[in-house]
Amino acid sequence: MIVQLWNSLLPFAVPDALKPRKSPRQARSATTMGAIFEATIQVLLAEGERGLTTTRVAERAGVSVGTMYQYFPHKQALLYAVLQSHLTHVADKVEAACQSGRGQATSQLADVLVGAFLDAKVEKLDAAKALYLIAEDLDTTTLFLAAIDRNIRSASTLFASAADANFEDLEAVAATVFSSVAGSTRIAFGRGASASALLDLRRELTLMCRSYLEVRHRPRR
Amino acid sequence: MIVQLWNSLLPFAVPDALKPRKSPRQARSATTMGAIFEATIQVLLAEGERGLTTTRVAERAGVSVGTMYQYFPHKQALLYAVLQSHLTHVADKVEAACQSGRGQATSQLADVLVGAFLDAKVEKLDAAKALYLIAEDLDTTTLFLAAIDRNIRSASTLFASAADANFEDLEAVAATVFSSVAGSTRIAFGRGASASALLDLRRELTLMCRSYLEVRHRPRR
DNA sequence: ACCTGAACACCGTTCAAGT
DNA sequence: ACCTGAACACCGTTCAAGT
Repeated sequence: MIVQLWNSLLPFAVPDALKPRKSPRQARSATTMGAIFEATIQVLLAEGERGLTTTRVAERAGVSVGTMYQYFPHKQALLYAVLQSHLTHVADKVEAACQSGRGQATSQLADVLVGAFLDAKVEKLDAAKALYLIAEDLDTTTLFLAAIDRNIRSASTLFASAADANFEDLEAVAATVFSSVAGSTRIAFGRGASASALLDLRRELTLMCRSYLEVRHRPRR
Repeated sequence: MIVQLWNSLLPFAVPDALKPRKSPRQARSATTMGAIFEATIQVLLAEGERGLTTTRVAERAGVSVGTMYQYFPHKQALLYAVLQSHLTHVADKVEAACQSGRGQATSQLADVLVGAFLDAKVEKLDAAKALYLIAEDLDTTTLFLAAIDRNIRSASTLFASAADANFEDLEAVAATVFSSVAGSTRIAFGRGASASALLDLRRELTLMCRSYLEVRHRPRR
């Protein structure tokens, strides 16, 4: 049944190389694993990704490095498991919300979806913040954000110049549009960014941004 | 004037620790730096982030490790500079498009913006693909994508059940919505994800998704 | 049977020696 | 003046020895 508990963290296909070395068979093992998970999050928040060494995690969890390597074949597998646990939590909440929201009017669908996703993130905010450090190097993130900010400023100027409308909260509108564009592009690159995928992306993003801008603008008198 | 060339890659504020150690003063230096940039991209594409070692980049660029360290104080600064060069290229194109698109009708704004951004990415596709490897670990990305796919499936089911409409291309609509939601959330976490920022995000994302769903659906007869 | 931690391989970074 | 690459520190990972 503790094996059960572990398996509930594994709803996605896990590459063999990243599988945990053994499932916990004794209650003590499960406790140890919990301690390792918690230690990983705490070390990440305190020291950043670069300070996340196997020795430090083991020390904070109160076990030896060797013991950690009995559960996880390498550091990557540990990070993978911790990240997976969080993503699964969020996906569970989204799934549940989508099920209980069935049959609602189209105008309500966005609320159901966006709400469930963000609620789940906020509910485990510590984990969410720590885990984003796994994927995003801090220096690199700074650079990305600076680039996005610059793009948002470009977009603001463009929106301010619209022939037929003005926007109430220009910065916010530009930020929303550009975050979506840049964010989903990044995901598309995660998928390999084939030429046709990029074309699809462009068509749908354009539609989405256009409809949003039309809702958000005030026609000029 | 070659200093000029280098500075054109630096439109963002660069943390001191990440500054290149010296600007190239001789033509040969600029060539060497170009070779290092190109070598970095090629090694990244061929070996992945984990295979990107200073020795390998130096070897491929035809210089010694020591020489590389004359230009960049550490590996991170090299990655930073290469990434910056690409992001600057994209932001330049977006800025130009936003300027030349001034005064157009609101319905055209999304095309200008999305088009310029994606065109710039495609124009330097090799660099774009290589550089996303800097920020995104491949194993981790797989996990994120699996989670997003699961969320997209949840959303598809929800959308299919809408009381008042049906959707032509359910999967694509769900994918667009969820990529935007997950992508811009990730960016928000990059900014620190304060409580109020998350509230703003939710409000605007909801609006954006709702307007998109309304454009994309066919009312039931 | 399970845990420990010194030992090993490898990578980022330096700096004495070479030209 | 500038380049080289052996040498050093440190981290991930292993495995002989201990309980």
